[in-house]
Amino acid sequence: MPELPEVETVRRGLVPLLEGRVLERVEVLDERLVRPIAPRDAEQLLTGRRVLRLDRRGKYLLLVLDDDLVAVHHLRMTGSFAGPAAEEPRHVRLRYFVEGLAGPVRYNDPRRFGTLDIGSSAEITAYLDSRLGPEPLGPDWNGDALYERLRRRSTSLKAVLLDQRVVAGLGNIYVDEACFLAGVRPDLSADRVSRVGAERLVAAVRARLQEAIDVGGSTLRDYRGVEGEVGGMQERFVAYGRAGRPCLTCGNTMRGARIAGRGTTWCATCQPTNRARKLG
DNA sequence: CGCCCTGTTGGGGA
DNA sequence: ATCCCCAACAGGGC
Repeated sequence: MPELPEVETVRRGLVPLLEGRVLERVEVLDERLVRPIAPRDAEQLLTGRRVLRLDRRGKYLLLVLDDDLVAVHHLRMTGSFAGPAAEEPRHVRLRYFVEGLAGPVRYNDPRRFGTLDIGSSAEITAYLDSRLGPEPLGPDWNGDALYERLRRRSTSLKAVLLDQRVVAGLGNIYVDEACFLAGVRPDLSADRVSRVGAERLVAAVRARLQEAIDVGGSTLRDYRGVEGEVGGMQERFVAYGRAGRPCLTCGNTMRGARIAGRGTTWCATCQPTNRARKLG
């Protein structure tokens, strides 16, 4: 379930478990998890290394290890971590046996879309920089930056916001949420979003991501945090998953359609154009 | 019970 | 540049 706020929630949950500690043993249970390295080689590479710190870049989770080594997890659709105190998940793909902990930290992933890349800090930096644009909550991203990107694209606004090279960390949920908050239709051609619209979108993305981080992310279905906790964001969605239900602002029925290949929800009344939205 | 559809992501091919 | 399909599994509707 990991978009940026969920990955950030996982990162924070892992800090007390991993940061500063030595990986005494690592078990890779899924042959295809670590790419393009053989599972046994990955285990050997990681064993005995100390976790200096946990970082996040977009939706990627970084274990910065000693000896200039970085392990990068991407949770894709269904990856999650379970701490020693959490119940044993049904689809454990990797176990970190960590110095001083009662049990292993387990990586779980039913669909097996998640990935783990291991490399030097220079290799990982190059890998991430080639795929990711600025951090949405960082200083490098603003209305002008987004506007300049949008005006050169003929596809939908939604497709552009989902492009990780434009801004790193947005997924299907928060794009719909931000478009609703900004009052801009997600199916609008990107090059028709105004400068003001771009400004509003940046503010909406920031507000929505920060709110989700503050309440511990959204936990869809039976996903839980590292210690089994439930995030509070799922009950705060104003657009995502609300197709066919009344708009929380105006009461009209929310539209649902397939945009950029993804299920998309918006309110035709509150998101009519890229112009300022009337407040209710 | 089976079949069909959907899905929080990203990569590759057309 | 853009779009479609795929990876592999769970859950819901019929």
